[in-house]
Amino acid sequence: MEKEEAKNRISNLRLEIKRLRDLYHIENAPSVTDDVYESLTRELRSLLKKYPEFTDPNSDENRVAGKPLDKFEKVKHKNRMLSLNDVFSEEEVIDWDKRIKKLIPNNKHIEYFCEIKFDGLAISLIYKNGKLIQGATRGDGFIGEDITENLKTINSIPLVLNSKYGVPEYIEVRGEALMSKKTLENLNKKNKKEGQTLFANTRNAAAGSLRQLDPKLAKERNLDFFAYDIAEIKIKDTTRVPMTHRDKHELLRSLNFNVGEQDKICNSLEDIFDFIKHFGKIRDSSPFGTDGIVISVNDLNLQGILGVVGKAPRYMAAFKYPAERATTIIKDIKVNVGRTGVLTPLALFSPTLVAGSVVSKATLHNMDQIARLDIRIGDTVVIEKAGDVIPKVVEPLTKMRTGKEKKFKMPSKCPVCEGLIKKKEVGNNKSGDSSVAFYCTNPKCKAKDERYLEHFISVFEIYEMGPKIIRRFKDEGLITDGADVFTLEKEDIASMERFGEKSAENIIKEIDLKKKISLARLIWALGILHVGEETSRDLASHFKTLDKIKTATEEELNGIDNIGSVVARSVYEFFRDKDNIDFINKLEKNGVVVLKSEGEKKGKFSGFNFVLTGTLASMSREIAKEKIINLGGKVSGSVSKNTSFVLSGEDPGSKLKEAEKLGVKILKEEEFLRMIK
DNA sequence: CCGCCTCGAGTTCT
DNA sequence: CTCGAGGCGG
Repeated sequence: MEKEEAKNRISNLRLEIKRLRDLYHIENAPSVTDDVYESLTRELRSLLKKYPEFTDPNSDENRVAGKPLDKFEKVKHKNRMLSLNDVFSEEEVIDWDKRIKKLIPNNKHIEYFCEIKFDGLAISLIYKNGKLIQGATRGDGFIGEDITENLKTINSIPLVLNSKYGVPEYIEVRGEALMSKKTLENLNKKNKKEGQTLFANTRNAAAGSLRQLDPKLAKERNLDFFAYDIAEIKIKDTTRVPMTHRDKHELLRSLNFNVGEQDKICNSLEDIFDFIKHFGKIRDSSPFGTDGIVISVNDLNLQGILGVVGKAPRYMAAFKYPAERATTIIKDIKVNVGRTGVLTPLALFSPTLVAGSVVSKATLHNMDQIARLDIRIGDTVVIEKAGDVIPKVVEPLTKMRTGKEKKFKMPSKCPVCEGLIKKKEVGNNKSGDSSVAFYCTNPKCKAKDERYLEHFISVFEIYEMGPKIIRRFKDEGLITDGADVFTLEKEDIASMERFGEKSAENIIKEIDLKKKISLARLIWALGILHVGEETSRDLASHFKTLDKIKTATEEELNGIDNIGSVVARSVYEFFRDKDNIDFINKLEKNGVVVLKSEGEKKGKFSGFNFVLTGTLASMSREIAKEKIINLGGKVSGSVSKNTSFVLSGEDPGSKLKEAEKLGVKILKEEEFLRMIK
């Protein structure tokens, strides 16, 4: 980035960060807004690192995290305050686990202790003979600030320790001082009324509060404290000396400290992942801000063996939940050509981490969508992942514009074949309506051809042939259309580079197996406009043979359930086209056989509509779907009041919520298995 | 003709 | 998953 550009970007970032902070308490999805805020803050920090000359000591980003105020006394920590190494995914947890297992002798089993990581300020408290004598911030880990008086205003910090088991002579307690989400909301409301600066999140608010020089002010802030560790302890009763991390928690609890309620002893990585997932689901509803899970080796002796590297212990790891939203800059908008020739704009951006994976592009669907959101090339945009999978552009941050952004225009020529691009007509087009889609008018467009071939092969379920392989076969001249697939020979494939005997054989075997196909699938594979999986089934069960469909009149087609004038015409015209008829004949000639129709499916699921969500343990969704259809049921994609059952597996999506809302019966996998038995 | 329900088509990353 | 649009009942 040019220096001048960086300067502008920095000032834009500062303005937008301030705006978002002011918006903080109005938004009803604070954790999501928080992610956007963090994302921008991260960018600002990294720019300032690169261009330190633009650092502004008076700017907001230097307000909270800055150096210790001189006003507080510095204290040297007797026991260094460590920080934790972060892990961002299950894979990284696995790596961490492998690393430490190597250091533990005799393959000794390791027990883990998982707890919630609260998002506040790390604090150290020292009690002598049960009396609080000092409370300090972490500072740099060696030297912190003495904020004892402010900490004393926190109700959940005991000033005097009481325990029926006896009070330690000396104890150093570690924990987190924090502010609840509710308290922050009230504080910001009040600050807004008084025209004061608003806090962006609970951590900043807690930090700000403890830095109040006047303890009375700090007291008004209503902070809380959760203890999570004991750095040092001297206790007479030797049976009370903690042997595990969990023992420490219990001891702290018995001394009347707040200790996180949610924790778990884990004996396997699976246990750990379960805990992470479980808390991930309820995280938003937690009254306190949290930023992950702390995983510890439970046994204190093993902790000692593992030790500390740098400023973090080896025996602990902080799992950080991935941000659900992030910001990025749209570098360009590209156009994709689909099977039907429809052009879809695709936003390209620099690789960005969101919801646990790195994303570099997202569909913008169509021109209307671009206009509605007012997305321009060069815009800073908020992205998220719909259903945790598919990247989606949520909105542009219009305040971040520099004036250099460009509006996107649909090209007038196809980017692949240079064919003429037109706005698509809709329905029978008697009224001259046009759809929002643009499409390439060239019937021989290479892109369309290839998309069609991919569709054809995937409907035939020849799994060995994915888009990459199809493309190579085409480039090498092995196939030109879908029918050619069935005359492929093993030697053709094996002679190509990077293809062995074995994989060639697998492909041929698979093709041979899939030559037999049901009528419904064959029709679907033909790729008739408006005729997908469902309509193909309707056509097949009504006509029984391909010949009858071929010769059906438009009126006849129109009379079928779920088929109206638009689809009827599309089907009718498809079979008037000589190329299409030739293609069907070629398929037959090359050995494609239509399986005898099994007739109307009748079973116990007749008349029931199923919707699937989540992952099933015992079978794939494809198989589950097949089973339902074989029993006479229907499977559709979305939940409505007509839905009979929602079959919900592991990690269900939004469809489960929809089902609950509409009062649709929800099936667990076990119930479903019982039903199909 | 309107509004609901479905279907079709396009899409991302590991 | 999401958006657009076809089918169809009210």
